[in-house]
Amino acid sequence: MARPREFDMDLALEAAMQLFWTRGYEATSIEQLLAAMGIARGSLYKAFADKRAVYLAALQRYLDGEITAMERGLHAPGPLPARIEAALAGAITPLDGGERRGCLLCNAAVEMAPSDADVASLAEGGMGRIAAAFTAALAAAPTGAAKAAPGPTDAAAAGELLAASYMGLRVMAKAGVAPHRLRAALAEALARLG
Amino acid sequence: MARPREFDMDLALEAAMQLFWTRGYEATSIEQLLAAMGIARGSLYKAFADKRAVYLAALQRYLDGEITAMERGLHAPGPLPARIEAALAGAITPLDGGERRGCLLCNAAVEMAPSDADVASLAEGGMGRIAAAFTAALAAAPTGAAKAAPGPTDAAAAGELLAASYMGLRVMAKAGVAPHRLRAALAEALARLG
DNA sequence: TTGATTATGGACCGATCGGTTCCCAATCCA
DNA sequence: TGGATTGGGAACCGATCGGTCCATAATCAA
Repeated sequence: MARPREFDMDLALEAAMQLFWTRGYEATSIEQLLAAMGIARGSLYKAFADKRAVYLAALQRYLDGEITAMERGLHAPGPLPARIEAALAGAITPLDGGERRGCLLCNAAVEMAPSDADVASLAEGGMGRIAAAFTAALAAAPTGAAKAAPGPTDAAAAGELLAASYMGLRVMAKAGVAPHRLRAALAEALARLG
Repeated sequence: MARPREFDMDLALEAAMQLFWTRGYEATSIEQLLAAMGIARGSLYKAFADKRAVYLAALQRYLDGEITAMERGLHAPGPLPARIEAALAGAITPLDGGERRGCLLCNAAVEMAPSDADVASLAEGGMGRIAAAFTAALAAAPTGAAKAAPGPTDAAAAGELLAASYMGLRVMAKAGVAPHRLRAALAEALARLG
């Protein structure tokens, strides 16, 4: 270790993540990446092998941040329906701010997963974490209404379905589906819980 | 009209659609497009304004084909649960063939909608059609179990939720989520219908 | 203070990008 | 048959792509 890095890697990676999040992988150029990260070409290629490596690191950061936060919300104390509602609402409330970049995890799955095994692995893992978080919340619920239901409803399957609903809401939101329709779908998902 | 077009526009557009479907917009080059469509540069730019116009036409073709087929399946005679199951299964059975290109509508929503108003408009319309098809099928069901349900479950909201589940399944499938988990989510969605 | 090591920033690279131009071939109408 | 019109194909365009190189600056250990 001789000369220390001048820029804040954490800040730079955060900026890169935000940019990939809004613009996607292919549509983001190195030039834009450098401007957003506030560093020069040489520095970037000293720190990362290539553009793809920056993307991978950004995606990992997303999982560490956003997904972890979602897990925490789902595992927090309080009534189960409220926690599930809050988690699903996370898919559509960003719209209130006018942003429409969706969810970096979904974006990565759609744009990159089929052609990049590493991205696919991260995406699959992220989706698994979301489903598992829903499942754990459902299974830990004291008043398990699902257990009293007629069908062979198990928490794992319900967790997967909630995860799918979450992803679907995010994609629909990105397509520009009217917020009141998204809210209706969210309410319906909650109504079908018990 | 002087010299007639030599290539079959329908066939060429089909090829373009398949290519955009598998590779996305940005990752598809004009060169690849020409090779797939079997035409030369000049011919393409005589028939379309630019790459984006080809994409728009391909997306429109997808809506005319795939979405229409889905609507037909949903409106066909037969027991309602079976029709819903078949529609949702359309999101995950393509995996059996090893393909992982997802759904062009979802892909367009994720990759293009935020930055292209025309794509957003088409995508929003396509999602609306899917939700409406689910809603219509539910509303037309003779034995409306939903009407007997305790909650304020209305067909429109249920249709939106099914549409979201469908999109979510497609995205999860593209991310590489294990088929048995997707099937569990599908079964759960059906179990929650009645 | 010196030498080894690493970060920085910009000049530079070939490749490829989407798109244009132009000439010739083919067809229609008169 | 001949002029007008359109499609076909390839050469060509500037711009931009992701990535490399290199001279310089900054820091470390000795």
